[in-house]
Amino acid sequence: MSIPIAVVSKIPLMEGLDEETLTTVARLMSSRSYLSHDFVLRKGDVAEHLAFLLEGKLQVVDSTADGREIGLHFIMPGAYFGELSVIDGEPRSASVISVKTSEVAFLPNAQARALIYNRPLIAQRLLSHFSKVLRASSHQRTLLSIPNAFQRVFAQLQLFVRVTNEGTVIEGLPKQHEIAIMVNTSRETVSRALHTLLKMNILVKKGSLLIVNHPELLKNAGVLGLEESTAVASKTVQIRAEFRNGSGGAA
Amino acid sequence: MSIPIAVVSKIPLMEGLDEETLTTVARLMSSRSYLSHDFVLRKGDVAEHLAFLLEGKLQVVDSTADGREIGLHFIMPGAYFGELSVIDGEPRSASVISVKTSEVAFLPNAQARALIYNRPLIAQRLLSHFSKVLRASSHQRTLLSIPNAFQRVFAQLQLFVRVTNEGTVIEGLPKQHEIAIMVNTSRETVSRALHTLLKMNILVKKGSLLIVNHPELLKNAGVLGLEESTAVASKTVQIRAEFRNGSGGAA
DNA sequence: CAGATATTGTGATGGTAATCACATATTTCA
DNA sequence: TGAAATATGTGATTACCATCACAATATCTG
Repeated sequence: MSIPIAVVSKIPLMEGLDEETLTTVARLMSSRSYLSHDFVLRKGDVAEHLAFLLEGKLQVVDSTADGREIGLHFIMPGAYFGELSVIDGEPRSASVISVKTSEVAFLPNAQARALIYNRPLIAQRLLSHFSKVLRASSHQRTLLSIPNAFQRVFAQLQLFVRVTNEGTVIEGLPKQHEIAIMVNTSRETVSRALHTLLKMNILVKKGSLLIVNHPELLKNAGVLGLEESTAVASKTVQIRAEFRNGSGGAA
Repeated sequence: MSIPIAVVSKIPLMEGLDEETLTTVARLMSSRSYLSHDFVLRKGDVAEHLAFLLEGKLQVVDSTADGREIGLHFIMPGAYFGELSVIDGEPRSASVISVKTSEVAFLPNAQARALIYNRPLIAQRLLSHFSKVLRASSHQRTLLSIPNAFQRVFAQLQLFVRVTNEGTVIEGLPKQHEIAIMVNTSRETVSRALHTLLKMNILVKKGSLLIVNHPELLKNAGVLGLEESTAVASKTVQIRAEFRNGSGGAA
């Protein structure tokens, strides 16, 4: 039991709570660390806690009767999860797996409910949270309707893209298997799709970082496929070639 | 503007509100009717209202860049929708289409927000609502991961089953196209899948009603496919035959 | 009730991607 | 560091089902 107040006060959901409440909450929370592949929550279990990811990365997964895995979404540090059961008292709706070494904090149900129902601020944050999750979920559903498997992979990659001072990049790209189960395809297909992008120079590896050379091409590839966007691609590749040569290239 | 108080007071979300509030709300609401295929909301529009389905049936849909339709879920009378935009102020995340003649009531954003943020009861109901929606959404995601198209149709049909005094039935079965876009398949495949069930006597038509003769078989068909469940099927069909003959049938 | 419109039924065919079966990297950790 | 365990790359084969193209019913509407 009990985790440092400093840690609790850095959890976004708790932001702005008074010292006293933070102290109480910190005292009631416990934390645990998980290795890659460990289960953090199991679908069907009766819920006892609201959970917070302090460090690492998790994937919410479900699995079919025949043992196939399904990826629902990723959980990044600072986020909370397991809130459905806290609200409706039903068993966990999905499992949560650690995909890298992670640290997770737990707040007992009763205390979590007290926070939600007695603090309008927290309730409001939860409502906003649900709105975001539902929008994301509906976007993901749309993504899954793309009939072409490569395009689904491209569209999913799109969601990992961040614009940093290093440029447009993907950092911490999930494992191929983790991507595969998000977009209803096989690990092999993810492999082949990534290679297509690398061969076309739309993506370039730089250590563990993926540089997105052509953000628009990646975006279009997800929506239009490469057949159509290849026309644009070859044009852009040509432009890049010209750029490399100084300007107003040959031909 | 203005709809009857009697109507407002029958909306589940409003249940238990005091007369005065109900009167105010009723005065501020307006209603409209829609024919089959009409758009009730359009994805991307800026939201002005929270909406309530008074009568009829709606389908929440999205559409891909290439114009393909995607079915997200159905809305039945008494339910509300368009709540995401009310909460986060973002444009509508999906479109809503009327799939039969429907009557929809609208409450302006400001008033809807007031209800949500000033009445803990309403906020709480919204949280429960979101929990349900998210569980359903995750279930639907799992359904979509079934590789076999027939099985996806079976699993979707499962969701339409209701146990009434007429027995286990499906009433108001959606159009094949509406089912198809829910489960990422073609209308033709839905047609063929339904016929398989009819030919196997798992489903039987009775006017506009579908009688589910073998609820377990339907359930298993969604999860296991028919290859596996056929064994069970033939056994059960035999049992039924015996039953018809009185008992302890021939052979 | 007739004509129009919407919905459903059904065969044929071709492309896509799952699956299998390994080879090759890459990472982990003893 | 070196062996074991994970992760990724890649060809070949095959089944599934989207698509096309109509036919046949239902359902609406004047």
